[in-house]
Amino acid sequence: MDVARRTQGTSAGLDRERIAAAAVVLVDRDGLEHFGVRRLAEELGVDPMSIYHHIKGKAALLDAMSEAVLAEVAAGADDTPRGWEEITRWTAHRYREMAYRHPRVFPLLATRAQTSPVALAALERLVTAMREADLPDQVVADAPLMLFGFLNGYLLAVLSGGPDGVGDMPAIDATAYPTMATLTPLQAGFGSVAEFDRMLDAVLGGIRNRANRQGTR
Amino acid sequence: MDVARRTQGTSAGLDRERIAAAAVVLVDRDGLEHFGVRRLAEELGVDPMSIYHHIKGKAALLDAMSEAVLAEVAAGADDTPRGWEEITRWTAHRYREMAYRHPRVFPLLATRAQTSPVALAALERLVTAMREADLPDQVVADAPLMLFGFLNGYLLAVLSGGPDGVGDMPAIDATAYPTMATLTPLQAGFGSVAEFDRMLDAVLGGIRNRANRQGTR
DNA sequence: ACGATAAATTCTACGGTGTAGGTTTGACAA
DNA sequence: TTGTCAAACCTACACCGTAGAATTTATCGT
Repeated sequence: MDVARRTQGTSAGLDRERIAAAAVVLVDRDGLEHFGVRRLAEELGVDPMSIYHHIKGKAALLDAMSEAVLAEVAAGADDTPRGWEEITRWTAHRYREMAYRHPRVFPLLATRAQTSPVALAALERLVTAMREADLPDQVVADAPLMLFGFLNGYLLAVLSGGPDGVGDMPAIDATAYPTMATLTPLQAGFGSVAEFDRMLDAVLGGIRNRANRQGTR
Repeated sequence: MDVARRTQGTSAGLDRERIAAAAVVLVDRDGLEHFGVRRLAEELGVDPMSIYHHIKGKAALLDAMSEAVLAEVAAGADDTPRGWEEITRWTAHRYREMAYRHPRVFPLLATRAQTSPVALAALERLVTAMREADLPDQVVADAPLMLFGFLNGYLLAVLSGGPDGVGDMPAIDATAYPTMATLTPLQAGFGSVAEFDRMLDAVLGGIRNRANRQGTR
């Protein structure tokens, strides 16, 4: 009758990192809506309340997960490029790949304000590169919100279909929306890298133009 | 002892619309995390399970709320402009105002795929206007995802601070992130219309440029 | 070697949730 | 009058987040 259970007092080797990592695995597998402290505790072979000694509550747990996946973006970054546009492209692509790796965790990133050191460090790298390229200050100041605004919204839309990875573009009624129906062939690569690059180019172009129009600083 | 309660069988005048509207009011007041079928039922003076006769489950309830607030965007649209850029600007601003009116409902819009007739009709208007202006098909096909990608991500970021309306930009550690600290004065109007217009201009500029570069159709 | 202290884990319990399944009521057509 | 049906209610269940206390072990000054 006695199920195998840990004795009190002994360490179970829990810490913020291990817990967050396990939570990410679990959400990747079962989805955010089935995620809960109890399920996570079972996965860790531990009592639910043990988690609360390392993380204050469910909200903090979600923050820890965000931080964990966000850390993947800059992990092992030895090939970081130099120019502001290259850095931005590189960051955007790494960010996208992370989102595709954790499509069910990603909504957390887009929904919750990111103020962790990992997030801020990435932004700092970005804006210093832009500043060194003598982009006007206002353009630089706007860039992070604009870039990650687009990235979050776009990736959210592209990933919010199937349970894993990209969902198909929802089929459209050709008689009710004729113009949109005409365009569907051109949206074939919904969620593809090509599509992503096209839109990223447009956003970067928008930034570049504003910079040129306003002169240098 | 007997609290005032409805007798079974009599109509309570419930329907999808009334329920959704009440739900929006309730979320606007108390926030998404305190929202629940029971609270909603109490607000409506009705048994929780009554709601399920009109709406299949909580997920469908959230969809109904999204639809309700989305409908506000095009409501009473007698001043809709003509050119594609004007239509796009107009739509973006109306969308923004809706988001500020319902900051706690808005995350639903950004998170859940929008396939309701209201959403599709708005997109149809947008793409037909672009097509009539002879923008290249690929550009037109990309525009909705790009525009609403940006709008959703940006508004999500700007609204995810305080419980109502715009939250302040989180303060930054000047010694750890010197460049970002330098720029904070320029981010004073965080969430302002001016800021929104700057970024919207950049996105539209990106689209316009792609169109010019690729010629007409 | 020993007792005090602190830390990590577990146990118990409470109020809340979404919703499946069954029951009651009234309206209306035949 | 009777039969049918939709709308609303009632009951019950499994699950959730977490407050608070109990329990065990490790650590450290003496």
